[in-house]
Amino acid sequence: MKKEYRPAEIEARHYERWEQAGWFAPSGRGEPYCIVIPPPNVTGTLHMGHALQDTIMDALTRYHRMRGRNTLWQPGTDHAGIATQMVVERLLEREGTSRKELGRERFLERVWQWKERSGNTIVRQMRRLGASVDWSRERFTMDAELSRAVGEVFVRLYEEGLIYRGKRLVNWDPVLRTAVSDLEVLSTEEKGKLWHLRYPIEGASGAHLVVATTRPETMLGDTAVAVHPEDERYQRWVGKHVRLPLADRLIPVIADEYVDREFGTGVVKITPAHDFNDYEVGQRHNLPLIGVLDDTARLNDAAPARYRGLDRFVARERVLEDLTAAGLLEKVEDHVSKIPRGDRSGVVVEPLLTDQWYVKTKPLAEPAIAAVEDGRVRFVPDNWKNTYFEWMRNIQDWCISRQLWWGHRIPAWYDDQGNVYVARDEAEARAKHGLGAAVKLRQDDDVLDTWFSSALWPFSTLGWPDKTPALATFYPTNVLVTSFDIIFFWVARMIMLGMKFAGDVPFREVYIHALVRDHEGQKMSKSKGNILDPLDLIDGVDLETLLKKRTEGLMQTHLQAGIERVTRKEFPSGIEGVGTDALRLTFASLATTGRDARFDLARAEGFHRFCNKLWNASSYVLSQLGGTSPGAAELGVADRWILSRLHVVIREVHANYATYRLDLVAQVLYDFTWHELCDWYLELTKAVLGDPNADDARKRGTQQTLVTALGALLKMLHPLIPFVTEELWLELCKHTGRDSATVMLEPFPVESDAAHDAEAESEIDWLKSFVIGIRQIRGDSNLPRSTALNVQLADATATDRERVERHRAQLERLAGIARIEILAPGTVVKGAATALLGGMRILVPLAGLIDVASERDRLGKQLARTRDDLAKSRRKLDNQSFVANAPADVVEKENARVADFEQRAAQLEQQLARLADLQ
RNA sequence: AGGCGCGUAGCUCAGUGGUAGAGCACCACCUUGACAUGGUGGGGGUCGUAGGUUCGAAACCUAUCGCGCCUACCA
Repeated sequence: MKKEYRPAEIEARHYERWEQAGWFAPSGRGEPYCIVIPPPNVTGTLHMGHALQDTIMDALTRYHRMRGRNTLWQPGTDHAGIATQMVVERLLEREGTSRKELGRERFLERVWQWKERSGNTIVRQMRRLGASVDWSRERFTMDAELSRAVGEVFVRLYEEGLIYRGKRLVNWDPVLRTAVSDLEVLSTEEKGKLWHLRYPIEGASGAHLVVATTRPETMLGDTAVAVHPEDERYQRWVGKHVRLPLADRLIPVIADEYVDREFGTGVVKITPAHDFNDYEVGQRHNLPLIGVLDDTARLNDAAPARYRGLDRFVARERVLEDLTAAGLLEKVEDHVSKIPRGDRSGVVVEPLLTDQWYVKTKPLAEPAIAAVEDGRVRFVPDNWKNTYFEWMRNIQDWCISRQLWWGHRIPAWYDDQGNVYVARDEAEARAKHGLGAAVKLRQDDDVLDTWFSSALWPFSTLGWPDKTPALATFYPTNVLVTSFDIIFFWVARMIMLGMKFAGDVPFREVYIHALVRDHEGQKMSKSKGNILDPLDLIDGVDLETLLKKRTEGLMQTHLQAGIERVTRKEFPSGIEGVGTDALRLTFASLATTGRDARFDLARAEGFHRFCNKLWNASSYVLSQLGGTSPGAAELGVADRWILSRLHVVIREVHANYATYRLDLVAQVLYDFTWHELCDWYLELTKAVLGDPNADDARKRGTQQTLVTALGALLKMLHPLIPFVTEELWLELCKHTGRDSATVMLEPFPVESDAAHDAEAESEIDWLKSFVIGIRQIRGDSNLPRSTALNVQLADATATDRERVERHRAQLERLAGIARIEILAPGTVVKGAATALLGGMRILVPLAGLIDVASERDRLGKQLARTRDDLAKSRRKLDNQSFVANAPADVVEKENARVADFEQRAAQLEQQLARLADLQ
């Protein structure tokens, strides 16, 4: 194997082989395990959120696959109606043409073309991440089969009365010119004005009512003014009329509880056609609706001629000018209000009265709520179910029609009389309703909300409505891995429609992971200029390219300089690539229970070093496997120790997977690899394997253990860092003659693979303490490693002596000891640096090596600390209620600590005294 | 207006009733044959604050401050 760890070389090598071999497909054996991918937009490129999510799903998939389950990670992409249509429209704009110019059919051809050409970016990028999805089952929401499922669900819901068409106020995006659902409207607090307008009261010359409004232009559509029924200020006007300025219409003064007496003037203008609340009021009072805006939010013909054709904001200015001129603008106040904006276009959304299709959600929500209540679907972390309940228990009907071209066209046809026929296709519509060829039918122009098809994803991808083997095997799926921002958009709707149509919940668990933010906790966004591309973290990127990426195509060009400055400061020489494996390990360590995950490049660099460490450790193991002849093997204490530690690690890894704590999986394996295997075990093997006089059986025992431990470790690490582990595994197999084509199909270690061995653990703990004691003396006294020390042991027990004999070579090697001498009982050593190990004192005679003053200082600090601890423990034990109430084992432990501290303190005092003697 | 989350070392984060931890950064020493992408030792935290429960609280409860998010119709 290569001497240096080079992730780029390794990572290029394995993915294609895995995919070609068909190893990502379900094995067909074992208990099924299935994850469906949250389908990324075909328009998309991989961002940090995908990378985190894909890492989690891939780790789970690989883990369960290695545990022998029949594992499917179902991939695919989403047609993303609005997003995709916008991308292609922008493209056409650059070509000097437009959607309207091309016409529906040719436009759709262009979208498909674009999808075929550019829609593969994200799936290519997923391969770079190592995602072990079954590509042979890749689906797209607009595939014929999935579209069939969409039609089927629509028709069945319609036939049950759960889909209906109606004219109501909807959220209308005047730039995209489509209806959007409540969820697609984001309300943001924005500074604005509150205008106080005078409406003259009819028949009471000079008197007027003053209404307060944030949207003066809508006054042209007012059909009433309202006051609170118990508001004494205005009671006498109720039932009278005011003359609506500019429009010059008489409108009634009505009384309605909706009005808040405290706000503004306590008089509200009512515009039923342009406000959700006013619409309700209008319904209650039988008010007419006067819509004054068209679908681009320009004033229409219902408005006075002077305003027709004006954009709503231009009209606002003119209305205000005209009111001012007429002396009807009483005052203007600053006011902060919530402005609804479309999540795609960013423009202010208008309530507009239009015909739309709706799903009646209450009947679907009830069983979906029950499924989470009784645990058929479990949220992880559990508290997310509260968010889910909150929304589901107040759910509103879902507007599913969109005035777009890209998407699933609504399967409804109209005849010339405006009768509507819903069916799977036109032929069925004719057949069902006995419509002859003479009857002309026209299909509804609208398409469905993208989330409608996404809601079917867990069963449509598996073949529904057909009863396919895949559906029978993998539905319900095991876990949905997603982020909390789409619990309403997607998770809730999948549960509703999955239960309705596939006969069961779509997944047993919903694992909600955090949102990836930058290291300051800021959301990553283009305009903040803090975007990181996962592939740049893998491959590295120079500063110029990074700057270009962050500033190119920026909408707000004034931000450019700031973004450049910050980027230069944070990455003065670009980003050094860390490789896929290190990036994955970083994401795994971000899979905590929190909702924010701050991405810190320093952590990724740390994990890159970890991969390097693993590489070099493996290189050492491989280099040690020769030089013995076949024969029986005998395990030494160190061998038994590392196997015992391995046993604990295996148990913890499984436990942490069970609770989706991939951060802890990563941590446990990191610590074991670095701080047990590398820091101690590999070092301990050197004394055996490097000793020409060592017994061959012992050497074989150590070699065997090296292979066992490294093998198990590579398997356990594989779900997190698939590339480097595969590389190392194949090398290991080459050296050991093992016949294995890949680590990804090896059985995941189970607890019984390694044996717990308390005796070995205690003995190696002793050895470590011995070595660390000497190292501390060496470190605190600044003794170079080249100075070998003579060590004397006082008060050694029989066990201590036995252990010293057994590990003499190890101790000398690890602590840099020249000679170990065991002192006869009662021997007094005058000046020596001291370390304590149980009752034994490890003495390093000073003999000019060590400065007496600094040694006294060192021991003094230790003594002070020990006395502190001792005092604390004694106080505890002096407390009668502690002794009476604490569990026996805790009290017992405390007693042992006191004894230990007392002994230490006495030893330290004695040593200090002897140091004093020396001077 | 409700609901939720977070606050632990300089930074990024684990730790959920029993001796405060990791990575990175910092200081000192060390090129020892897996690894200087390394090794060894060290410094650094009254766990946001105040009460309470408990023999014992970073953890549980209450209040409070700070930051963030999500729902909701105040014109």
